[in-house]
Amino acid sequence: MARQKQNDGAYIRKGPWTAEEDEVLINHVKRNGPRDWSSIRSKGLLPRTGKSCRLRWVNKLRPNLKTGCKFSAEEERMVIQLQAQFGNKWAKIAAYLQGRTDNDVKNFWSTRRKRFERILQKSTSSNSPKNKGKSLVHHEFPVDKLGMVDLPDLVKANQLLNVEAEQQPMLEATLINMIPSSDFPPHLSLSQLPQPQLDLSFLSGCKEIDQDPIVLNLLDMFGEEIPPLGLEENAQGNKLGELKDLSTPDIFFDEFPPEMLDYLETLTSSSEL
DNA sequence: AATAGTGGCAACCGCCCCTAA
DNA sequence: TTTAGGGGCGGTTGCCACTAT
Repeated sequence: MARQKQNDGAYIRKGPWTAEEDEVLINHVKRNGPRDWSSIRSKGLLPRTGKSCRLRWVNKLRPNLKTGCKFSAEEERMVIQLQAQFGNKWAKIAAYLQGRTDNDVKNFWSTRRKRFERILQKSTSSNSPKNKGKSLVHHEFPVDKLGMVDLPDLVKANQLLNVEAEQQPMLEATLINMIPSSDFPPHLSLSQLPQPQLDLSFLSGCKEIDQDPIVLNLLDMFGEEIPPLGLEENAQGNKLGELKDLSTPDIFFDEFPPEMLDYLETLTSSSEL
């Protein structure tokens, strides 16, 4: 167990919480409500910082938490939709999901993101040696004379990555949905950018996969535009039409349904054989 | 059976905002 | 008006368990 001496000479305890500590914390909340976190240490109840106490309460001890319960498909879909709407505002997203904390949502998203990046890495590095180590995520996207991103060229750019033919449609879909904001010219306003939407119509002409039950199911579920939640902010929390925050390229797989992720993984892993 | 890869999770860190003095 | 402290929040890290090779 890590202990750290503070300037005032008192020790701060870090690391996993014990049942005894939890009990002290619960008693504090019973008496005072979920506030005055820093007083827990100043009164000598626990050698923990106020922040640590608050975090423990919010993430583990608070009533009605769905601790140890995996995200349902419905919850996954909600997170994806809300993340597309709010960006990485985990606390805000968690407020829509009963029994889930911002940490839960953040961890779920982080796992999903890692998985997505691994799939993309596989899909690009499994082909020609010249593409080894190239990632779709960091690819340079074509921009026209006015500095606008050229979407048809964007899709064509995918071909430079020498992806297997049967993977092209899926990867084109991901490409359009994962354009890093840092690749856009700074003067570009949001209204000029392609809005992240899951358009699966291209699948209908693809003979390799248009009979696939998973794809048919996807078309059924996501063929129509996902209804807005009645909020007017975009993924970066800006009002529509305002300049986009270019510092956080986080929207590259917005609205990418879990089923699609599963399906992509099967494609990339089968291409490795 | 051993090892590497991955997912899931808990907890800390650092930044920012708010508020009271 | 300024400033310090508390709290909220997003990012990150590290650990453990499980699974595939």
